[in-house]
Amino acid sequence: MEKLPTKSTYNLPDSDDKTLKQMIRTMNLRVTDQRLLILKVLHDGLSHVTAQELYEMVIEKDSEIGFATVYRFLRTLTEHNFVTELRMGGAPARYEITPHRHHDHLTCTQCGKICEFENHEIEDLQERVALQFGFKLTSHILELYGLCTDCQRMSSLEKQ
Amino acid sequence: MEKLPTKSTYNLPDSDDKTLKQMIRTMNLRVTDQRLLILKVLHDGLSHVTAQELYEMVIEKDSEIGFATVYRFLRTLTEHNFVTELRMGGAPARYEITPHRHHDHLTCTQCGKICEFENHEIEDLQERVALQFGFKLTSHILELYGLCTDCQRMSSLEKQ
DNA sequence: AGGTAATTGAAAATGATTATCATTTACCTA
DNA sequence: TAGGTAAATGATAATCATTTTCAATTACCT
Repeated sequence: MEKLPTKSTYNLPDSDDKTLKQMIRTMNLRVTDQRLLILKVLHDGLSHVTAQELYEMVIEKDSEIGFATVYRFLRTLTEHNFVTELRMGGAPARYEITPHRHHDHLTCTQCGKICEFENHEIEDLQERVALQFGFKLTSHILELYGLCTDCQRMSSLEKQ
Repeated sequence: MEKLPTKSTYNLPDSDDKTLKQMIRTMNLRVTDQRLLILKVLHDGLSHVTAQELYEMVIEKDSEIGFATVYRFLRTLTEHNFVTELRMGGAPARYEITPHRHHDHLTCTQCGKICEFENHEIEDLQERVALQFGFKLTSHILELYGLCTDCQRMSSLEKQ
């Protein structure tokens, strides 16, 4: 299954230089060309990229940047919750700018298409389950897997 | 955070030799001492083990078994759904014998304690979400993270 | 402008998992 | 029930994502 970065349908924070610099400063980090570029590419390019893919996108704009810098910064961004890390099975992590509204993912196991959704009822039920065990919920992972419309059609054709 | 294997509260399939041999045959595999031992340890030992931990448990009974065999067999078991693989972040995969009843996990991010739960309302809502996107749901990952009662108490003490 | 601690990039290290391959073994058949 | 054969094993090497190291460079505070 080939997984591809997809476009996020959720609103993202602004990506003008001033905002990006602010983001970096908020994390108590120095503003560097590398960090600005990585953020810019993350914002303007497709979402759900792997560190490798992001590195390759960045390289096209400035071939001097090392991948250690990309990995390092992605980790820092994730720790500060500016970026959210998606993990599916043993595959390399995928990243998206943390959108203003929380959402989860529905992935096609055949073609890798990723749909985003939000469902408050599910969120509420999760809180309730945690409470039953005396837990204070801090985060969750909800990933749905299935076959998208197209791939269902294709797999039913194959069988004929 | 130190994650430890925990005891499963859900009913498992029987672990007598005849049943285990049957499981192996069902997968079109040959019955070997190694496979029987791995299954036995998986059944009778603690659940939610990593491949490494399982390997170490197996080694104690038969120091001849190589870890490639353990990894390989775990993968096959997972593919045939006799075993379920849990992934939390980038940590090594953890495995449990697939219990008769489906359940999800609630993990304490401080001490690593794992609680199991099942919630049909959440499952139903997941189906509905998938349907909205035209997907046919095949599986899902739902992992809740938070602080357990004890760790909440501890972290509130620390602050004083 | 200069000092200093943070940042960078190249390369090596790590850690989990998978592949390779020669040797051994399960199990079908005569 | 022995013997042939494909499957399984285990030691080792390979892979792949990610992290660390460290010397050289740079941001930013005086």
